[in-house]
Amino acid sequence: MSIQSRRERERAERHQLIVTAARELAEAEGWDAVTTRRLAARIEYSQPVLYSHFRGKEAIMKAAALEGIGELAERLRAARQGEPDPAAAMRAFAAGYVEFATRQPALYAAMFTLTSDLSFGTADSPDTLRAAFAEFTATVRPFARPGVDLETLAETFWAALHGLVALDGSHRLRPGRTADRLTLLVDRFLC
Amino acid sequence: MSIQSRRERERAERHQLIVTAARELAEAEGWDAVTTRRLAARIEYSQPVLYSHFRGKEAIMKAAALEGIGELAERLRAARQGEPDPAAAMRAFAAGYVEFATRQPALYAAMFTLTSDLSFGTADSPDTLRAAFAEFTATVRPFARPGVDLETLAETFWAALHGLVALDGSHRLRPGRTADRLTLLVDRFLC
DNA sequence: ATTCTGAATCTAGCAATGCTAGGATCGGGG
DNA sequence: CCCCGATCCTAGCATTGCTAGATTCAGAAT
Repeated sequence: MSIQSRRERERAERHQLIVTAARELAEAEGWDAVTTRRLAARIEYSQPVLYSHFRGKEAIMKAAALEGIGELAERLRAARQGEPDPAAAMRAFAAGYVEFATRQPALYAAMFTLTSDLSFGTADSPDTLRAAFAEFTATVRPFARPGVDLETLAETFWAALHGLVALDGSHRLRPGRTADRLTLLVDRFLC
Repeated sequence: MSIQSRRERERAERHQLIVTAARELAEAEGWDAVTTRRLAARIEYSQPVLYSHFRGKEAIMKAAALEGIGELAERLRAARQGEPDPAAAMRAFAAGYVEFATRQPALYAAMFTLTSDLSFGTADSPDTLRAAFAEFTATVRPFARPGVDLETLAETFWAALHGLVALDGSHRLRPGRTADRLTLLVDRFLC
């Protein structure tokens, strides 16, 4: 009992160690630099150990992405609940989203541009993803109009934010105007 | 003279052949399937020939992306000019954008999610990119309000469209509601 | 205390990738 | 008819993700 539980605990710790190391390495040098060899060296184990925890590199990225979505949801909830006024809440919400993505671009990429499955608002999603999407619907609800589906509005708002983050992060928009674009976008969803 | 020009012509044809083959292969099986070996086999040349035309695989993708941006610009211009009313033009424009991305997802990915450089509205862009971005500013101009920068508005509109396309294309939004989201988004930029 | 057992871990290797060096080949010019 | 230079291919490199087999080591049983 005791010995087996210790092993399970060590295993869980190493699982987390892998994900954390992958995130750090990706944030420092990009996901291309996260090779299984470098990752194994970083956690001071041999390569095959990774495969006793994850099916492969993609699974590691997916685990990191899921972790990131959980953290994003918490961040968004704090931003939303920090402002009593719905409009102010939405502004804080959007700013929080952009800041999260800007501060951890590699993690954000794993969450929404590199990983292919890992949905968000679909029905068969894990709880973490559902909860994250719920932050969007909650933020957007005060501005829903009759005849418009609430989830459709939330999806659209999310997509618009994601577009800003994605294009800005790949330097496709003029630098230094991120805030302008964000306020412009949010205003469009407020009116 | 004649002989050299023939060689240059053949070279240009092969250049185009490579890009076309890459696009076809990518559209059929994704960019991961576009290996230099398969691509070389497809154009019935050996691998190193690719490197006498392009610096590497990334350069080939970039060439395909640039070609795609040119085609997108033409598509957008047609959609925009096909409708005299500014609002209708914007709707057609947005629908054209989404349709282009949906019909050629791999090409779109090369244009705006995989390739990292290749900007669009920045000052030092090639003419093709500038022209494409100009389609956005032209479409959005009738709805610009005093105090809002026109290019900022265009960038934001583009980003929002891109977000819809990107998330929808990776199955992160509920299927079958693409049109709803699009009209909702465009309405926000019309009012 | 010693041997057995099974899990945990590593070494070594595979096929596939992007890319390159070197030689072969082939056509045009002398 | 021969040479020369551009063109093209064969062969190979290092690196990638991933896996099979051997090895080691901790705990159990005698």
